[in-house]
Amino acid sequence: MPKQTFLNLPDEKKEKIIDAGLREFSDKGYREASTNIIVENAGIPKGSFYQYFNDKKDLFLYICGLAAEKKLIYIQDVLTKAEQMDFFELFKEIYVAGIKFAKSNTKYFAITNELLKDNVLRKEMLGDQYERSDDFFINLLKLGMNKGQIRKDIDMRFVSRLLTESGVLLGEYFLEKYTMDEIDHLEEFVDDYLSIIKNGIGTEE
Amino acid sequence: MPKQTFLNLPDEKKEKIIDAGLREFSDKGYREASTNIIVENAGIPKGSFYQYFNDKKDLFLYICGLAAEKKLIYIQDVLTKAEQMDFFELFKEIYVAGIKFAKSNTKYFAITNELLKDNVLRKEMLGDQYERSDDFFINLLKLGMNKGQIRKDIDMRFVSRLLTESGVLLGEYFLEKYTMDEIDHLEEFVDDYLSIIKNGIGTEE
DNA sequence: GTATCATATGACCATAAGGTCACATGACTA
DNA sequence: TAGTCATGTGACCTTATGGTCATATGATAC
Repeated sequence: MPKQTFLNLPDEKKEKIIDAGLREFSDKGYREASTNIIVENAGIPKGSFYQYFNDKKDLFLYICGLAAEKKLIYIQDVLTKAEQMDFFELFKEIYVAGIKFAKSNTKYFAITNELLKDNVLRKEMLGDQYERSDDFFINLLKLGMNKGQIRKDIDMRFVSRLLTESGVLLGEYFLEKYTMDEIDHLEEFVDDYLSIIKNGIGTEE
Repeated sequence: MPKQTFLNLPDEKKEKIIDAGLREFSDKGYREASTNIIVENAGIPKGSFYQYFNDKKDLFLYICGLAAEKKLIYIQDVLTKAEQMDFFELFKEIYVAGIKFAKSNTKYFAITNELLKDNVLRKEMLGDQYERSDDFFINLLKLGMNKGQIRKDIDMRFVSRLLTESGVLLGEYFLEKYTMDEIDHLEEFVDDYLSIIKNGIGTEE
């Protein structure tokens, strides 16, 4: 948690610091990121940084929190419809929202990805909350099972991780492939992906 | 490439150095790994290290090469049967072999995983060969399509990455779940996974 | 015996890291 | 005006990094 000193700062200054951190962390990853460079880009003295945050990790987690907040905005109204929606429709909207988030917030996306991929880092950062991110998909899967749209013989924990990681992959792949274009292809892109998740890559026999 | 000086070393000394590198790299990852600790654990002077290798990266890539060699041993005779085998049987054997490799060579597994997951590191290490790892699954997929076992409307590049990453996930998950047990559950574990890949998680409608 | 050679060695280098701390500043109180 | 107190500040700290280099060693050749 940032110290009160930071929270009292004028918004503009706060933002400069957040931006500097965001840039450095998304560029180099947490470990390689340099607090010296962050304070330089933020235009504040080193001492001030430690008036605002306990340490490097403190800033990183704060920014991760902002990322989560931002992402939530994209998917929250999808989630409110979760109960009554067709399961794969729901999935689709979540992924679409996720990719839109990634496209509009590439730096936040990069940071959350690092946290998602690096098990050691995640353990260091989140401690006991380590596994929590699984819950999201597990709950969705249960919902889908109740609706009879999801096979009941799957290992939910495993599938949940698979969906998480493949979602990240989907985001990366879309960003690579459609850098220039608009989001015209997004829907069909996600449809293709979901067809694989839903039906597999095998032919009907 | 290690220098000739290294290759001339007695096997025992070579192995001490490799082991020390393996331990450090798998423990902390490439960036956090310390050459000082490596030379200490290897029991050689710092200067000697640089008689043997150009730099830290040189040793890392050398060890990655060893990992590839070791893994190849596990899957090579599966591959020779690739042409005539049922596609999903082939897949199964590859994953089984991969997990056996992971279980018997956890440190090598950790190192190759880092390389697989960290896009920035991979680019730094492999340069132009960057994308090459995709080829493996793409070729398999083509084979499967020719046999009529794989849908022809999938994005092969994407599915190839999905298979790569989910394979890693599979390895990690198995290592976590069945630490104590023997490999009794391995076959059914892989079967469950393949059933998802083949048929998806959706119910038949 | 001496010249040549690859190899061995560890003190040493520049650089940078994350973090601290004594002091400066400036707004508010009395 | 003097005192108080949160905040600002940058020189400085320790520790570690990856990497170098002058010198030592010891085997071989003449």
